[in-house]
Amino acid sequence: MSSVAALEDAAMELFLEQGYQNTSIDEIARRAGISRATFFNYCDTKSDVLWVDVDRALASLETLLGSALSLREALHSVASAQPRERIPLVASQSEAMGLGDELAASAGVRLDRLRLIIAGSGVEHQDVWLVLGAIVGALVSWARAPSPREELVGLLDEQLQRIRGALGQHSVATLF
Amino acid sequence: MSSVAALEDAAMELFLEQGYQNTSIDEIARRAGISRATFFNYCDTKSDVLWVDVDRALASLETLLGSALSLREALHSVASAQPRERIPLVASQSEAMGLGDELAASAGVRLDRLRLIIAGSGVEHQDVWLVLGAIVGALVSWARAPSPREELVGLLDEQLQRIRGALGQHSVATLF
DNA sequence: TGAATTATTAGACTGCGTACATAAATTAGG
DNA sequence: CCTAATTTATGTACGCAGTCTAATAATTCA
Repeated sequence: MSSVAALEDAAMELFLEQGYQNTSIDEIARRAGISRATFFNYCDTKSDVLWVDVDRALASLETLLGSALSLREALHSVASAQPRERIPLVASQSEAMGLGDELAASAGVRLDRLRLIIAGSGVEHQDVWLVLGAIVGALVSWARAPSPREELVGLLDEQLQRIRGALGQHSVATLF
Repeated sequence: MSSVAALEDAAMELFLEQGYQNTSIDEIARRAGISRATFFNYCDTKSDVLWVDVDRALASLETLLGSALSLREALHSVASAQPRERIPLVASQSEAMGLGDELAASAGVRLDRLRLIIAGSGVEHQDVWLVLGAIVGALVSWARAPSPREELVGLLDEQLQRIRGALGQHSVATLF
């Protein structure tokens, strides 16, 4: 098992047992069998351990868009790679971890990263926040849905179709 | 001058002079003529000092919605109260302060607060992120526009009109 | 004026995140 | 197989954010 996965498991266990605030990086590292210093070789901050999967997906998106794919194609590719049955625990167990404002704060970093991705993909300036809202809305409703979930790709398309009429032609060209 | 305004001024000066990361709460408090301990009587966190005006507006929104106004009325009221010529410095000077991820993180907290407001105002579940995107898009484009700005209310109405067709009837009822 | 309430302050403490130096482990080449 | 180079893991010290508690000043009010 890769060390970052071991960190995720150890952290999630502790967060669910004791809460996020009451769990120190020391404890996470100890349970994962590494030192505190090594923790920071895998995660820059304590909250990063919640978002490993999401950050990986965002990195994929950036890579795909860097190789001249359209936003639609890149989204489709990354969305298809997400398993329907196992979603990031931050999406399903966030209340149980007692995250408080750390959830919204660390989510904000990922939201901004996605915003930059959208803005750099050909979506028009005045459409970026709308597209962001549609995509995140789809992601959230997908993550919150009970298993068995439908395919994420379908939900994404559905949400984006709803705002198609509100978008400029360049935006439509990259998204449809 | 209220002490929180003095804190804002002192903090903004220092952030612009030295950057956000290189400015300690001690320095902010000292320049504002208070002690570090007192700083925390006015702001819970260092980044809160960036968002005093925004948090005040959000609190107004919550108050107005608590007194049975529709979301449209509450938004209109709060938006009309924002001066066109003076916007929160976090919106216009964020790059110069070297905020880094702290901007997205602290913005995420406010975004989530606004999301909760929208969700509690009668907007349908599946429309919340879309409405949030439209509203934030309007706010951002308003804040980024050069002076003299048009009225925020107009921009808000304009952005919301664009997604009207995508919303359910309950959402439309609270927003139009 | 004196009491009660509130605002301010000092100081100690936990823990995050950084910096830097050191040591172990892995890989590569001869 | 051994050594050198590189990567990965670790120890330690530090600055600073945010919390807590207790004590002091300032303000309000009877």
